[in-house]
Amino acid sequence: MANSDSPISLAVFNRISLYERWLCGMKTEGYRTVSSVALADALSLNPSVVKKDLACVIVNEGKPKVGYNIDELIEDIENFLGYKNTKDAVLVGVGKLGQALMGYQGFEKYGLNIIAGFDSDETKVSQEINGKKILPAGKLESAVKKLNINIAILTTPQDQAQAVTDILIKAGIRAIWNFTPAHLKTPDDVAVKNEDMAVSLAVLSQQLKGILKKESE
Amino acid sequence: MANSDSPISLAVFNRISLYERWLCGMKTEGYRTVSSVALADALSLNPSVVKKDLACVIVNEGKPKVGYNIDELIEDIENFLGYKNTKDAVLVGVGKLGQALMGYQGFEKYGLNIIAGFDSDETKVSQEINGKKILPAGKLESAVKKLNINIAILTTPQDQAQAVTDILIKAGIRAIWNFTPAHLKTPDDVAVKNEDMAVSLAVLSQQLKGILKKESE
DNA sequence: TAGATTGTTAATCGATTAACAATC
DNA sequence: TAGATTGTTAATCGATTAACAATC
Repeated sequence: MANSDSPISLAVFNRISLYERWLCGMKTEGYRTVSSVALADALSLNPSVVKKDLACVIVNEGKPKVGYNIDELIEDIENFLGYKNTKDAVLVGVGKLGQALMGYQGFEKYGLNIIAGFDSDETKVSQEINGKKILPAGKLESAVKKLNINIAILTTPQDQAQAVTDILIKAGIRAIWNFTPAHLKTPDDVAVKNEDMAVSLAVLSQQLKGILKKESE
Repeated sequence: MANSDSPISLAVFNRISLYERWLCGMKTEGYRTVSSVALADALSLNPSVVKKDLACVIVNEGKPKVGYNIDELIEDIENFLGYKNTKDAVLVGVGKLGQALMGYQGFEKYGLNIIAGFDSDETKVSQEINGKKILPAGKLESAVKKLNINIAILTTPQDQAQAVTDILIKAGIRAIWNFTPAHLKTPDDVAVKNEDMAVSLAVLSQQLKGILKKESE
């Protein structure tokens, strides 16, 4: 029985994302069902953890002897991960990274719709990237308010990150995807996800040196 | 006493990265020492966990009543995280994201030196970004071998990711920083760090909805 | 039917937290 | 000296793993 209400840990969440990927791969290879053992083997996990994780997300239960229906499982997981309900977002700071993210088609699959980019550089304003307009930074606050945007992607230089964050919070933003190295000060009810290149890089080089325990990912 | 040898968990590692950031901030504000309680308060952690984490990295011990010397602590942490020893890397796939990463000055601070980009698009070849050459994809294997490169940054389209990975492995690469959505098949002795936009995005939107447990980060 | 696999409960393991002696 | 803070040991908590009855 899926207890879909209680909050889950990040570890569970990350594993569920892994399952989705692998299941999509299996689907394209023509498989129709999968067992917890097969899933666990493929991703070097314990079958028990797989069964417990799946119990958090499934509406369509698995069948003893048969396993889980791959189509239904992908459906349930993607619903759970929120790929289905589209979310509007603004992007602030249209440098190289900002441009790359605005041009990334893949976000639509995951339900993210960047409605516009904002930049303080006048020469960039009114250009378009991937069919999305670049607007002057001065219009950020009113646009977020008027369109009731919940999510902001932050790709400004580090020294402007906090100032922009303060504007976003005043405008009522609920979640910030932070690609700058700045440590943002935000109220508790604003979610922040730090996309920290430096930390990721450090993780990689420590794995290389064997200082970090082997994790399943 | 720092037992600097035994492998640490990813959770510890991430927290230590957080400390480094916050300590650098405190340093610029003119502080000289810090206590585990102050550090814990600022990052919403338990003082015990801070003390234990720091025990993994410190050479210069803290002083009772005084706390830790900020300069020494930053020094020890950065050594531990590997910011000091420079690592050469190649970048494969010079699209928008690849260009953004090649142009990102910040990597040098963390000891990553991208020596060149590689791309199969002839029109891009021999251009320069941030003083770094773009070379033809055909030269990737020999360059990695000849220069004895350990780290590769993968920013190709998804459908080329595995093919490039196979070449990199053949060339003797030790670590891959994967920015594509592909799930790479690699031998056990090759470290892979997935920089997964889709997962990060999903984490953010679930935090927004309160499905995810609050974590300290 | 017999055996594989599910969902779930109980046992184990590791990480977090609390407590405390040592000490500046 | 007295009190704050360290480093470390013991207690608690949560997550992972193992075991097993239910069942297709």
